[in-house]
Amino acid sequence: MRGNRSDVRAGGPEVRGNGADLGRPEVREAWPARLVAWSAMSDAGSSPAVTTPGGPSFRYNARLAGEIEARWQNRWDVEGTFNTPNPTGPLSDGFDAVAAAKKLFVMDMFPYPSGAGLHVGHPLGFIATDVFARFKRMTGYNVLHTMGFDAYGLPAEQHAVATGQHPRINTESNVATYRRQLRRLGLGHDPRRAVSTTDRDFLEFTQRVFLRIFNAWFDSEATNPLGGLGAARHIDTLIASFADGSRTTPDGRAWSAMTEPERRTLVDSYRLVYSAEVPVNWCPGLGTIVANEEVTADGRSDRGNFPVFKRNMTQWLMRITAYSERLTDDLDLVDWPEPVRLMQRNWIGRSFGARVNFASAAGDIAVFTTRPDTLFGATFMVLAPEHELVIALTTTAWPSDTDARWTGGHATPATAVMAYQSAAASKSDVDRQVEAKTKTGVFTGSFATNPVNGRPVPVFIADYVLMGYGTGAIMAVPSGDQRDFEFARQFGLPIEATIRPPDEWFAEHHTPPSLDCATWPTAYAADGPAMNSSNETLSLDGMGKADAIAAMNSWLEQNGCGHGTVQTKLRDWLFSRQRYWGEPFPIVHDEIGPIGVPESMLPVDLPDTDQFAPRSFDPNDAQSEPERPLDRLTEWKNATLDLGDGRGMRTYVRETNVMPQWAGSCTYYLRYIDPTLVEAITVDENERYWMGERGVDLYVGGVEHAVLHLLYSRFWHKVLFDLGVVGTPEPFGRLFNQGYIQAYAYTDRRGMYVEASDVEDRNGEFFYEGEKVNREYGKIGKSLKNMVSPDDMCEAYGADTLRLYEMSMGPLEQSKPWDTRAVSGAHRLLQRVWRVVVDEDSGESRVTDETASNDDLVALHKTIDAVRAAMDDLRVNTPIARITELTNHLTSTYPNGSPRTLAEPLVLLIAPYAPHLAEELWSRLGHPQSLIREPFPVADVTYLVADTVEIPVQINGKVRALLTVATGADGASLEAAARADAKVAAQLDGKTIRKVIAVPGKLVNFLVS
RNA sequence: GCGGGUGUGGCGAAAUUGGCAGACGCGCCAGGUUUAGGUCCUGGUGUCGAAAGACGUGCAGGUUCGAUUCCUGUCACCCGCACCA
Repeated sequence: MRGNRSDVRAGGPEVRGNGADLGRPEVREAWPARLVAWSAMSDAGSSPAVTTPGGPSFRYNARLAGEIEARWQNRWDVEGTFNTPNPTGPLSDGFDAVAAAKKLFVMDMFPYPSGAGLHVGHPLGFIATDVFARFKRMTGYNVLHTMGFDAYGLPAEQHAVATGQHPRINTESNVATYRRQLRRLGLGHDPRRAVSTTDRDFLEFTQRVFLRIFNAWFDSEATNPLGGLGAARHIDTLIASFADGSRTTPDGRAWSAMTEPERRTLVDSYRLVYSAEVPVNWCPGLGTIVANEEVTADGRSDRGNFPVFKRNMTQWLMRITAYSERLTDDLDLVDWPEPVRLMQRNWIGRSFGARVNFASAAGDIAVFTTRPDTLFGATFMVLAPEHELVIALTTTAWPSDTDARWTGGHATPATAVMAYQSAAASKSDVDRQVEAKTKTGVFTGSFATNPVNGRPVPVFIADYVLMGYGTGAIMAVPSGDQRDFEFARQFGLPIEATIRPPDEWFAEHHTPPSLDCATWPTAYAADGPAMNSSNETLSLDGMGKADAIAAMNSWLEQNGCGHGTVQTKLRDWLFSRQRYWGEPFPIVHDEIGPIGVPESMLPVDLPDTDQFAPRSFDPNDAQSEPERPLDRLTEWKNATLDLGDGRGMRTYVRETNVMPQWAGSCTYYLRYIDPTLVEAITVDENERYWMGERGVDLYVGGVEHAVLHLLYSRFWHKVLFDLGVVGTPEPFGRLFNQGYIQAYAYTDRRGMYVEASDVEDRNGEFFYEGEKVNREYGKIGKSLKNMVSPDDMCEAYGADTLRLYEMSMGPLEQSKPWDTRAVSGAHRLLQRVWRVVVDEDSGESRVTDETASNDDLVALHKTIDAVRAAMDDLRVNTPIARITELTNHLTSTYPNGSPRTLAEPLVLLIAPYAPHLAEELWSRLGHPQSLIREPFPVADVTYLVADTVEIPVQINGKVRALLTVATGADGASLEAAARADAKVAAQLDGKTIRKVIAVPGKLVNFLVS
């Protein structure tokens, strides 16, 4: 059933095709309303507990945990416990109290709120950041930690298409579910900052950042704030430089001599956001084009797994390539996992080489090569089938004596080229990959001139040359490049050596050394002395690779036919999507071209409609054309506006592409800082405070975003940095990739998944309804029927148990299997901690005023020391083992109640992991206020160094005895003590001692024979 | 093919600079509490062996008095990129 329009956007602003909708609405949603809603949603209440309520009345079980957790979550909300003050602005209440503290900005990669809700794998990182944040709060930091929602995107739209319900409704209900589930975990987030990218204020923020980028250009001469060359500048600085003549126009005419359309077109071509006809990935199955990053290795769409076709289309792009150097270099500034930095470096793919021009009848053909030193060996050229010069190079008839292999069986080059081009265009990347083993191509009929030796070289087109990299054309050096080698062999082209391979190379290939490449098994791509590489003014002969490249580059430059250059794999970011559920571009078009909407007229709302479905096509229909849903809304699309540029009310056509889902996540950390801000991106005082010197202090998320979100985000941040909006060169100072939690899944004889929770384990064999089933290991989710939701775990054990279990599973960065059975171990620990403080029968406190023994204090302070040491490195698992040991020590030493001086630190130690339980115990210990900012225990070093130490005594490296000695004992006294030991003496009796190694504090080792 | 990572009990895993391998938990075994099951509590649990002891951190070497840790080679699995000139 489909609701009427007012149902669809209940309470939302009216949207009409006139100027009014661009203005600021009168009333904005106030955040406290959200808070009220949160409190109302608190907990489902009575839930079946797995840990049965049969025991003593005050035993810590699921029921009691549920009560405690609901009570403290409500209290935290009511008291605004996690409200973090900003230095200034509406959220600055209480800042004075923390002004002297250090700041800490902790973030999780915010989730996409999917319809399935959370499973137990999702919150692993969220819990870890919460544990870390809580620990840091207790050590005196002013901690900013919250959680937003990345809520635009394809799945919501696809769900909407499937159900006919507007994506906003679906999205809002998913967000509500996520909020409820996250709240139930006791995450200490500032609820006032818990934004969604689909919020109207957030949309305005995203569009404002977009406009700043749109209204900027990259001045490669400008000095950026780090002192390097190249920076984004406001587009007006470009116009000014044209106007005053300090920058010449491409055709040399004076700015004043150009017409308005010419000026606009010229300026637009410089913007960091521009439209151009480019090869794109067209995905008919999704009905949209997708970014390179969204195409899988086998040439399919990341989402939906549909074939993707290369097409030339006019699209919006962001000039991320302008930043490729800084995006590479500045990876040195951040504390990130090395694999992620490496992946980014490889993705950007900078390589050093030369650009070389080959003259042809159709003009110069530019190529990029990393091996200009092999230019003398270039015996043919290959262009990508889509290369712009192909048509001009294609002759009407084959030159006489054209090799039959070069024609593809066609009568003329024109038909051969056309046939090859259309075949290439209809091939998806999948096909291209499958056929990659054999080289294909056709001759254009033209020759170009090798600039170093003046020899004519035939020009081919072939799909092994990619339009998207370099210039889309290569010089082929078959002796030095395996792909060119294979092509040359296949087409009977000459192969000439310009590098002398070492004899070992021939030996490895079982080939006699020879400089006749006809005998070579493969190309030789490594270093070696150059040969056959000289002309009248240049000789590389005898040089090594590095010298030869340098010599060639300067020769090319002197002779005006090339120069050394840097090439990247990274391409400009394809920024437009032909969909509905995304941020509209704040752009309108007049008869000349695009115009950015003034910031004062933001946001440009997504128009309400029930016609939101994009048109998708037969997934294999490469010839289909994308249709933009917004294009159909002619009333919205044709808008009469006064843009405030002095031209008054005019009719414009709105841009009908929407932004990709990555847009909302690019700068959301700035939104966390100032969630109420509407006129600006940031307020300096707040941004400088929270971002500090190095940006976000800790950013935790999965490694799947290593090159997508994290690269885009760095790019936007750098533009804002150049423009002075933010004060750090990098957004995320420290990145941590948490592992995934996976789970077992079970299939029956037919290979169908069966409900994992109903499978019985009988000594390593698995049975479902009496039948043996097969165990697999994979992602948690509905499709493998192994879904475990955090709600289930909260009901069975309580949130504190779930938190503790997830943190104890192993190192945070490691992937590990979920094991519901093992959760009870965490629950038992919490029960023991509870019993340290509370009598299970009476519910009364059982702590005593007894004095703790020296042994107790040693145990306590060692635990404190270990917990503190591990926490900064996010080694969240080992502190739990230490806390368990301490708890076991207390329960066995004091079965009837522990001394308060031990119980209180224990409660504080476990507080970051099990905050509800800890709050409850803390209050039962007589403290009226929350322990959230209670100082974390500090280890007293006097208890860390014991008076005596137990050391092993080895004989020939085997431990034979243990010795208790004074801590400071030197080597000689260690040896003496060891010899005095009866067991050792017996072992040594009758043997010759050749050597004694005595390491103070470590061991004694007797070497005997 | 190129680049990166990981291999330790039945399972998840510990082990500051090389110095008692297996902390802590799950599971399992035994006992206690309980009307019973479950819960909860106590003890045991790397392998072989009755024991003494021997063996043991993917495999093969090396350095060292001593190696999970350092070096060389190798195997397996996982991840990223992939006709990038």
